Amino acid sequence: MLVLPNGVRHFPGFLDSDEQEALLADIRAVVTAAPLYVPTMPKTGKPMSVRMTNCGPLGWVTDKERGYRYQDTHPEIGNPWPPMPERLLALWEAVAEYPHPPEACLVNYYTDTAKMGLHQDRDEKDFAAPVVSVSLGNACLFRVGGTSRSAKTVSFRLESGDVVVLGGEERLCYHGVDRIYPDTSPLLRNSGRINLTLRRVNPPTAS
DNA sequence: GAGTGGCG
DNA sequence: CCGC
Repeated sequence: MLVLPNGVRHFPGFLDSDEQEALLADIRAVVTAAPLYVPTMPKTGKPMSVRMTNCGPLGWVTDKERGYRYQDTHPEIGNPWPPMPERLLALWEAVAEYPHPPEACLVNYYTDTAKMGLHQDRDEKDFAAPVVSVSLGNACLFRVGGTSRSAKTVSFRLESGDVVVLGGEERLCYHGVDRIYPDTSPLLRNSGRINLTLRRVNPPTAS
């Protein structure tokens, strides 16, 4: 495990190729049940370059009219999100250092030209839980800054099977994807990248 | 309550 | 690629 200058934890090669294939099979089943859709920006309706879906009890969605939010159904087909695959719950348990399961797994599909601007994950009510990110398929150039937009950023390459954890002081760090490196992983037949983002949305209820 | 885009 |  590597700790970057800004404190973000990076686990290179956390998943071996068999584990990546097994996880990809789980995600293919998720996408069959809950198709990828084109998210749009609040107010402007401008489409984002990534395609999205979710699994787990809650999913992160955005559209022109209602903006960024979590909801328990797919915005286009209206069905509940498919369940969180067991191996993602196990991955969370292995790296999150947090005693409650994630409620949402956002599936982002990047074509080789897709990007994600610098942003914070701040639509959750529980910032005590970390954000856990899993990379599959082509490599990307990932940028992480501090908790203000103007803080200096560091960039590094994420490969298929890598896991990144934003937790503790780094939970609200700005981050984004500047570039996909085409033809750098055979996992998706060299076509694009999948990022899985596991998040806790609500604080655990006392029980 | 806007915003994870876009440009030099 | 990174700062604005």
